[in-house]
Parts: sequence; structure tokens; C-alpha cells
Amino acid sequence: MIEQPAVIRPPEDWPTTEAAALAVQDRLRGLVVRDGGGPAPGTGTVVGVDVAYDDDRDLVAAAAVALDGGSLRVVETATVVGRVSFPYVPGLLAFREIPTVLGALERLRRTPDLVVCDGYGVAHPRRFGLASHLGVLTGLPTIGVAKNPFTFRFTAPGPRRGDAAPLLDGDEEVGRALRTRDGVKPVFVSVGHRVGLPEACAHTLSLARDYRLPETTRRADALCRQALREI
DNA sequence: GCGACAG
DNA sequence: ATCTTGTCGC
Repeated sequence: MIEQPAVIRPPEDWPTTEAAALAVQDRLRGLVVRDGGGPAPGTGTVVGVDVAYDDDRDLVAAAAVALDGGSLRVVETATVVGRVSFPYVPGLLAFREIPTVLGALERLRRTPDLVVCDGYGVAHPRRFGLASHLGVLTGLPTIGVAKNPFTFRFTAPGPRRGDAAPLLDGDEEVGRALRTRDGVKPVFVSVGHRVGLPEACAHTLSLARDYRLPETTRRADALCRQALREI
């Protein structure tokens, strides 16, 4: 018989309403560990995860790409296709992305030493963005690297690679605007789970040597788009 | 009430 | 996220 691609479904108890999602965030947010090192930058298995959507077909594809932290070479990949389980609501992105991302991570034979997410961790209205949420659910060290400042304020970091400035929610530093390339728009780094902010920035710089975005994010983005095209 | 708002 | 061609530049 013809093999149909497996279409992942969210867990039965996955929230369906905004109120239920908010309740989940409120229940899990206290479990986030905001410090730690993860693997020494430049070592270990670093995994990037990302998701692509086809709202017309109600499909979502997730990819997990494992890189060698030193060479930045791809050592393993996994993809999964699922149904869109939640609308895009600012502050509730995790409920849209995580079910499929978990499916992709489970199909990886290796255990990640660090997971790099496309988006935020504790830089979040309730300090529980998707990177922190994924970290708490898996127990893995995670960080968030976002392309936009979301609702937060920041002053422009210096012009050189490695220059950084605090990302602020009022007076609180919830992340950092980090320049990964000379003269190029910074990325926005925040703690996910079990990795501190300075360490998260060090990992980001180590992974973004040749491009603005971490190699993990670039590979995962390309792969989940390809998976969505080829279904 | 209105605008802003990771992906 | 996604809709979308060419184009300037290394």
C-alpha cells in the first residue's frame, strides 16, 4: 500500500482556547531555570528547530536540525508534518508551534545539548515564551533567538559583531539585542531554560559566524519549508 | 476604545 | 508566518 506521510496531532489535552493557554503558562512559568551554561560554546550537539505554515491546507511542518557545535556541520535532521493546532496570538506562539516541534525532536536519535528556538524565551509578557515552554516540557537547555524586538525596547548596540544592548521590558532586562555581524541589524537573544543570558549570547555568536542568524535557525528554516513543499 | 504585537 | 521579481553587490 502507499505510505502516507505521518500527520502529527497535538496531545489530547493541548489547549484550544486562549484562556486555557494562559492558564497553562501560569502553571508552568515557575519551572523555568534562568541560569546555566549548556555545552561550552563551540562544542556538543546543538539543535535548531523551526516551523513553516500552509494555512490554506491547514498544515504545519516542523524541522529539527542537529549540528556539531564546533564545525557547524549538520549531523542529523528530522521533520514532521501536522495540523495547525492554534491561531497566531501574540504571547501564545508556543501553542501554535510546540506540538509539531516536539514531534520533530522526538524523531532525532541524538539528545540535544542545546536547543535554539526561533523566537523568545523569558522575553515575553508573562516570561514564558516558546523557548522557555519547550525547555520546561523537554527538560533540555534552550535559548531563544528572534529577528524582531517584539514589544520590547532597546538602544542600538555598537556597530561591531559582539556588541550588545539590553532588551528592556520597563526596567527589567529580559534579553539582549546582539550584533552578530558588523553593521547588520542585531538579533534578539533571551534565556529559554537552563542557560543564562551571557551564555545564551555566547552560543548565539558561536553559531552565527557567517550570517546574521544562527546556523541552527537557518538550516531548520530551510528544512521545514522544504518539508512543506514536498508533502 | 485604539494601536502594537515573536512566528 | 506568508504573499512575491528583479536587482544591486561581493
